[in-house]
Amino acid sequence: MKKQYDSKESEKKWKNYWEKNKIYKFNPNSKKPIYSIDTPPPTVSGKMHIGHAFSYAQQDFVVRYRRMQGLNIFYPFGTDDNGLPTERLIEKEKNISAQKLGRKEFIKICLQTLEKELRPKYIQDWKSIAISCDWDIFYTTIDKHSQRISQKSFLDLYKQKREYRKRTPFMWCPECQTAIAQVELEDKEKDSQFIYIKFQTSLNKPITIATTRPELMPACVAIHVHPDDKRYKKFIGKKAKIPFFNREVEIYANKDVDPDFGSGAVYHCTFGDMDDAEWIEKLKIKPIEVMNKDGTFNAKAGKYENLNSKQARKEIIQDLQEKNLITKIEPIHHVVNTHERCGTEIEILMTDQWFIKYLDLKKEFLKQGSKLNWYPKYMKNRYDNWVKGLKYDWCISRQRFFGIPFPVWYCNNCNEILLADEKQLPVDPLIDKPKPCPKCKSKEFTPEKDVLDTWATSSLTPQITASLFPKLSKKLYPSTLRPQAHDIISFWLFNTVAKSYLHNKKNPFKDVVISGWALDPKGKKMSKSKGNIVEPQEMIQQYSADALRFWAASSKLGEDLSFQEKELVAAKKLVNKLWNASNFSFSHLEDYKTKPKKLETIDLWLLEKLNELVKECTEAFERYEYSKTKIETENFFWNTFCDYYLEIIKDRLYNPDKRGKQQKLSAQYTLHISLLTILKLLSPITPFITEEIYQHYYAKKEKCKSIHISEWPKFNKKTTKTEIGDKAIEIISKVRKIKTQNNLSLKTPINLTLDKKDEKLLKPILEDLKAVTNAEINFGKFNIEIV
RNA sequence: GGGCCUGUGGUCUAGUCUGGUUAUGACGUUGCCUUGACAUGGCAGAGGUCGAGGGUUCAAAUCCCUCUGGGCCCACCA
Repeated sequence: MKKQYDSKESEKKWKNYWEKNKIYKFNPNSKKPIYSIDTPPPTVSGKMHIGHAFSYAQQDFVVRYRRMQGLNIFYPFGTDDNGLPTERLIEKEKNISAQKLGRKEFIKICLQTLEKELRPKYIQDWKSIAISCDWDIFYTTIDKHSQRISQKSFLDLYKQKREYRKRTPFMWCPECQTAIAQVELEDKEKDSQFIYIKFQTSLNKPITIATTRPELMPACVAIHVHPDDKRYKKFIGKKAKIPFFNREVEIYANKDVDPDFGSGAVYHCTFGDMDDAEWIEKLKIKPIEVMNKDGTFNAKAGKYENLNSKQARKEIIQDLQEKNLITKIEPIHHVVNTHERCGTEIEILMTDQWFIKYLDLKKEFLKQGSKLNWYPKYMKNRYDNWVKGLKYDWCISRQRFFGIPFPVWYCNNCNEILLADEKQLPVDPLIDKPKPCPKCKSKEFTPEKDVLDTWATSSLTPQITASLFPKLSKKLYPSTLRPQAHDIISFWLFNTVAKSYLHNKKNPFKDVVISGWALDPKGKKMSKSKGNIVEPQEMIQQYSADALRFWAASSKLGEDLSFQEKELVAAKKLVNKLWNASNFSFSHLEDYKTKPKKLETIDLWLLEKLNELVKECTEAFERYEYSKTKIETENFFWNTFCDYYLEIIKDRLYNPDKRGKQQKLSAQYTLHISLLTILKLLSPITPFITEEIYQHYYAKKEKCKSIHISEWPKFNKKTTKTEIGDKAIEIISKVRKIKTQNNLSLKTPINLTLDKKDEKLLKPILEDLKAVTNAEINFGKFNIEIV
């Protein structure tokens, strides 16, 4: 072994070795029980960020443990690279506009850029932190296979009458120019103005409304007041005149109105929010649609045509002020709904969209959620919370280019919805053709241009991966494990459970392991704008991938972890310590062959401690609590093993003539076993250094190609308490203290008097004690005398 | 407004579910030790009202209640 461990060289070497020797290969023919992982497909975004490194490392810990338990691991890898996020990334990277380029050309560029530039580079980052996927089982959410599964899902749900297309007011992002779903909303606090506006009425008395969106005046269709509001009772049923627009609207009684908010009178526009849409439907009012898809106003807005909301608001306030129609302007701090991808305030537009009907299934979804094994348990609350708060059916159509197309055409003659044949999939309705209309036999049709919401596909990952092995699909689906971070419980987890229920009436996975977030050193969220981003690639350069993983292992399951560079420093030191301790051990194990007839007392004690450690680590891993394994093993290795045990056995190892050959053999045996065990316990967390050391010595002995497919240490369920080692440590510690207090080297010889009452207990380890403390030992009253 | 998590020496943290001798470890800090794996080391020291208050108990960091700081998710009045 080299004197120094070179992590860069070593990590590269073993990464290649694992790939070449297919260490992580899934074996479809094996009879071993399968452990399958529904790996999160990361959204292709240029570079892996520290949050990825954090959560993928954590799932890899538990997978590596299961692999060593002898399970047949099905650990695929996918990338999520269709839909809005990818479009936005490629528009930015290539400095192009999807709208300007047109669909065909844009899709071509997306596919090419993904294939040749983004994806291959991106995946390397995951390989560099030793994610032990079977990289041969690879999918992307835009590939033909995923398209087929996703379109098949659409057809199935349509046939179940779970999908419908409807022209309806729905949430719309004017920046991305597409409809979005409830889950894509993000709250943003904003300072704005609350404008009080006077409306003339048929009562010849004015009524004052309050609004944050005066620019929607041209779309005002009604005014609402509470039926019991004394101020306004008289107005009910009367008409109000809209300033600038020669129109009158009715004043309605509406129990939804809060008399204490604003002026107590609401002006009702098309559409300020989703409630406006509800009122319109309820009262059968004719909407006035004033907004274009890009968020600007159309001709119905009169002089405000072509302006966007912000510009129109400024102008209309000015105009109203000139006419003296504004009675008050209040500053207001309120919450607006924005699109989580771009931060743009959403609008409500009347458009044709596809929906999955599922609000009627809330109860069933809650039941499905409670059937999952949640780690940690409390994360289920977030799921329940989300399901209970669902208000709208799932809008799955997006008015974008790069995504999975709907397998749908519309008959030009009779408007019938024409579905693709399942055998035809995947189809692109813009290129492929349907069979003649079954109703009217027409061959004229219009293709659906919209694409599916990216979550409509990524919610099928268990089915996508399981169907790659058709013969095994029943064993692979449901998956054993769904690992993911808590921020996408409402997105990915819920959608997957929902789809799996809709299709198969069962859960898509059994265990759910939720990881937290990587935060900056102060515990704040990392973001580019704050400039507190930590680049995992740089940390790997500086400290090694093992060190980065070691840091990731310090988080308790489900909890956020602030990034601490000192953890990486500590990890690097641990790696170094492992190297040196192994170096020392192997130099004394060259002539080691078999177990001795009898083990020394202190060796028995260490092995018992080791047994306890294995028990604890195994039980912790069974509960997915990798951090406990990390802490316990690190402490045992550094403290018990290195600081005490190695010092105790040195004399036996170096001086067999004096101490006896059997005594040396006992130490060798214990050393052999305990180091191997430590390496194995740590191997899921730091796979590179443990492999490097294993290959130096143990691989041949165990006739195993890699520590990562070697057997996880077994333990005796019965642990027997032996106090002898703890007593030894106590004595050694006292001796060291005296020597240190006297500024002496620990080698300094002493006369040690031990308590008479301990004589019987300590007799078996007397020689070891003598050697490690460099003492002459007597019994009497405890005393340390420097010679 | 609803739900959930969280507050331990200067910093990060174990322990909390299953209450029990001087509260774990790391970083930092102080002093010493160049000892035959390792100075990226070893040994020892200083440093803690376990967020605050109340309760249960022989006994509380741990269980219960109230308050308070931090965080996350959800809802929201135009």
